Amino acid sequence: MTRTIIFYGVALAALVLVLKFIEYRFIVRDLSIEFYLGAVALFFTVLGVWAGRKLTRKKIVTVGPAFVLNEVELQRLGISKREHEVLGLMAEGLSNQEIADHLFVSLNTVKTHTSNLFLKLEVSRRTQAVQRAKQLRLIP
Amino acid sequence: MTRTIIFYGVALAALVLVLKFIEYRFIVRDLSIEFYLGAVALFFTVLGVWAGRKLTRKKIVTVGPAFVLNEVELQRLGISKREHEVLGLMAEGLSNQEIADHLFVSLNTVKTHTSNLFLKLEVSRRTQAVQRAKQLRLIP
DNA sequence: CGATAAATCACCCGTTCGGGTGAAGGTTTT
DNA sequence: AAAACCTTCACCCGAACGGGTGATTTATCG
Repeated sequence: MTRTIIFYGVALAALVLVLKFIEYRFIVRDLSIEFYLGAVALFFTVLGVWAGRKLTRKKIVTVGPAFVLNEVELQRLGISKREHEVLGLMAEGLSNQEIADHLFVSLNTVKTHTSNLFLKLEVSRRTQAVQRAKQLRLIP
Repeated sequence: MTRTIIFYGVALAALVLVLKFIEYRFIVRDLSIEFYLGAVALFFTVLGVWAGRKLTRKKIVTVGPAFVLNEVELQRLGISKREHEVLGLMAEGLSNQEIADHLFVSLNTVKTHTSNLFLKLEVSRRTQAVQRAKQLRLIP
């Protein structure tokens, strides 16, 4: 962004120089003021479009992939820390057994957590749970 | 977009009119050509930024959340049309039985499709398949 | 300190999933 | 026409999943 601004400034300065240059030489007398203005208008329109795109693109990019956990929703649904952890691993495509190994707990424990999650998320399948969790921004 | 262009044209015409108006009146003689050009440059820069944003926002919006199917990858993995369809429904969190009902085929058929999908996507669970498909932009 | 919530584990039961094989009918390509 | 591919369906079996109940041990909060 800084570079864009700098470039824009340089372009402006260059234009002023060019104008000054041609103004005190030969061309200026032969051309009408309208032509002059038209050229400047066109140039700055293009420059404006370009600058505008440069300046707004990055905003959009960072707004896109950024993930902020929706703790409000998390609390509203009464999802505990551990359950949220299980939810995350579930979203990675891990099986209950794999989640159990990951968390150093038994398969039954994971099953309990998943069951509770399904209740709280009001779904009946893990794929739906993942889908819903993403939609509620409980997971990236 | 069309409206933007029209508005832009109108703005241009209006500016020309204003210029013409002030040119043949009182102000023009008192102001330097540089001031004139500066004002025009500023105006058209702003106009350019605005127009650029208007014209590109839709593109960006559609480029961001909009989904373009990665047909190259789809073909590379040899995923058929029907399989891709099943993949989509799978990503919605539907069970095999539900997919079968959706497509008016038997559960076994769906199972065959999912099995082939798992082979082609090199995964072993449907959650992983969905994850991978999203990452490869085979589904939204 | 007692109540409450969280985390842990277990068992049962029925359903769903995944993996493998086979096969029939249709379309496309060669 | 033959080969290749897609789609469809079937059956089997073991693993994973979902649903329910019950119990113990830690926090944590009032």
